[in-house]
Amino acid sequence: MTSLLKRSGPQFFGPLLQKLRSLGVDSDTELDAVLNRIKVRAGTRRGEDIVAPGRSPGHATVLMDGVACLYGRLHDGNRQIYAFQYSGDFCDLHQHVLPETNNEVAVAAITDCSIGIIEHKDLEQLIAQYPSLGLALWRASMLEASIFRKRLLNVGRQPALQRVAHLLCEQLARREAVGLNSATIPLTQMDLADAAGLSIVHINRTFQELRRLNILSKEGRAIKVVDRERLAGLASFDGNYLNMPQLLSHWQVKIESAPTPAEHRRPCHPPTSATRLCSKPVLQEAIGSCRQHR
Amino acid sequence: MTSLLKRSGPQFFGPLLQKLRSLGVDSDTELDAVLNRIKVRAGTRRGEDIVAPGRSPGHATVLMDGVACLYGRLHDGNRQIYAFQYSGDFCDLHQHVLPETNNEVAVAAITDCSIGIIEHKDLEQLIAQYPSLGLALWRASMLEASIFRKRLLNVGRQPALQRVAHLLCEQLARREAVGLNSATIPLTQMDLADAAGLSIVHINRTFQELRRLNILSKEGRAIKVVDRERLAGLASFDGNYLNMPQLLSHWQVKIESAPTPAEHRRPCHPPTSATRLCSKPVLQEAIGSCRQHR
DNA sequence: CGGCGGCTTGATTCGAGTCAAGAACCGTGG
DNA sequence: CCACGGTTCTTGACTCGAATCAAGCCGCCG
Repeated sequence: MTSLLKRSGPQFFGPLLQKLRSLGVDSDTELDAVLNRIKVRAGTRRGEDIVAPGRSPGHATVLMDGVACLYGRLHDGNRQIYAFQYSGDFCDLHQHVLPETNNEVAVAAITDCSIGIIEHKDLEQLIAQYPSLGLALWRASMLEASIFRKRLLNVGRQPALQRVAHLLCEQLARREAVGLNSATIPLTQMDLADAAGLSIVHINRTFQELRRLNILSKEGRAIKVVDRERLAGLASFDGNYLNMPQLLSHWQVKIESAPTPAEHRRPCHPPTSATRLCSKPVLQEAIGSCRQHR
Repeated sequence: MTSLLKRSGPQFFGPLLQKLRSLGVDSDTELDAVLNRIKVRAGTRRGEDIVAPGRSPGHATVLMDGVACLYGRLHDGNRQIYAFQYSGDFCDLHQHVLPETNNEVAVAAITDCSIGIIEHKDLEQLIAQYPSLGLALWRASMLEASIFRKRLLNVGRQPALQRVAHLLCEQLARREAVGLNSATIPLTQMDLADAAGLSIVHINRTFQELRRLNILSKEGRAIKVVDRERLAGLASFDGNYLNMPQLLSHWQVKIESAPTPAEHRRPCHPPTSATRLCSKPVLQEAIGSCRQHR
């Protein structure tokens, strides 16, 4: 079997290669070994499930092209999108590591998708043979987890406008990382609603606001970002959590008005109004931890 | 070095051992090797940070006793708790796997805590030597991730009452899993608020409702669950995502009124009112995917 | 042309947040 | 043993963001 690496250019395997490399798999031997185990599966079209909820079918799934989303449902059918996935992403590592647990998760195609699969036993074998591959996949999982956390922070604590703005920023950044530089994001307002934990109607109104602010394009139904700067500013977007060493420079902290001089303030700042709200004013804790050291 | 496994009974290492075993580390050799690398660190008292936000200090942290929480902050200081942690849990695996990325995450002690640490290089060495340990830790991360997802689903899509109920159920189940069988949960209303993405005031009112329903104890400030059944019912709690094979039987799906006959309904159900809301009615997609297969 | 999916709008309701006090409780120290 | 000070919990009044309900519209695809 000749080197797939050399043979079939970036067309199909490109994104996966890039992803694996960015996760720390650098030897061509390993990359080639992985590619050799990947089988192409029939594509999935927009709207269909790539990974159905329920038991794992014995293989891991890789998104080779297109956009997908990882989602779960409430008992009433209500959907929550946990994260979007792009070319090169593994769709269902959870099922590989904890096969029993995550029956309540599924992956749906948001655009038509190309899918690759790799048998779980092949994967295990590969990991056994190349420990660094195991680490890379662990990293991939962690990266996804850090997306979950970020989303949780935003859904739990941000108003609609910044929540949506952040979501859009994240998508722009991640698309860029896989070479999609168009300012247009191929999501429907419903997708956004399900990801942001908002109703469609309210997403729509939020969009109107974003358009009014000249951040989103005013014409056409597509979601087209015309002012990334302001968008990132609005969302206080810091792409650091996405762990993309590459072309990330300009996605760094762009606070508009907010303070936050150093990263996260440390305890013992100049105490101010010490009212008891949630845990909002860090001051609280700051003061607290100063005093509590007894 | 004699076997710590044999020597220092369950007092200190017990929870960690139990955790590792539940993650699939079964050989005593491996367990012993791990324990031998763990150093005891000064405890942390209620309110202090166990893991400060920012760069990793070169070691991984294990919670040996007490309750902690993994949290992040918005720029305005607003806190979101991502997950609670119990004895035996690793606090900061993220920093081990993706050291650069997750500066925006920290761990705080919710009760006084006992802490163990293990140098990153020791950990790497151990993983290299015992691949199954690497897998176990990967599993641990995934488990945490599945907690994030569940929380995201609830925060994004559930009203306060069930959100809080679910949160409480999760804590009960997880405490049980580490041998804490008391019906009392040592959290403050503020902690709950930060975890549920609600304001303290509203948490308080939700509590009043839960008490009125005779689900929470009426007297005393502590959060004491007097009717787990109803609580779980209210929350439609299914502990499956926690991956606890043990005493989990009674935490299974306990739907009160809701339908959901089989797990997650499959496509092609009897179509009903096909209005376009979010993606609420699964019917939508059901119908969709039936039709879209062209 | 018809029909459906996705986008818009307006009216209305309601859950949850904010503000502002006050009460209960707990650990501490006299 | 009690008084003090600070968290934590409660309550009430009021506001506001977001959901819901209900149409209507637009553009695409068969």
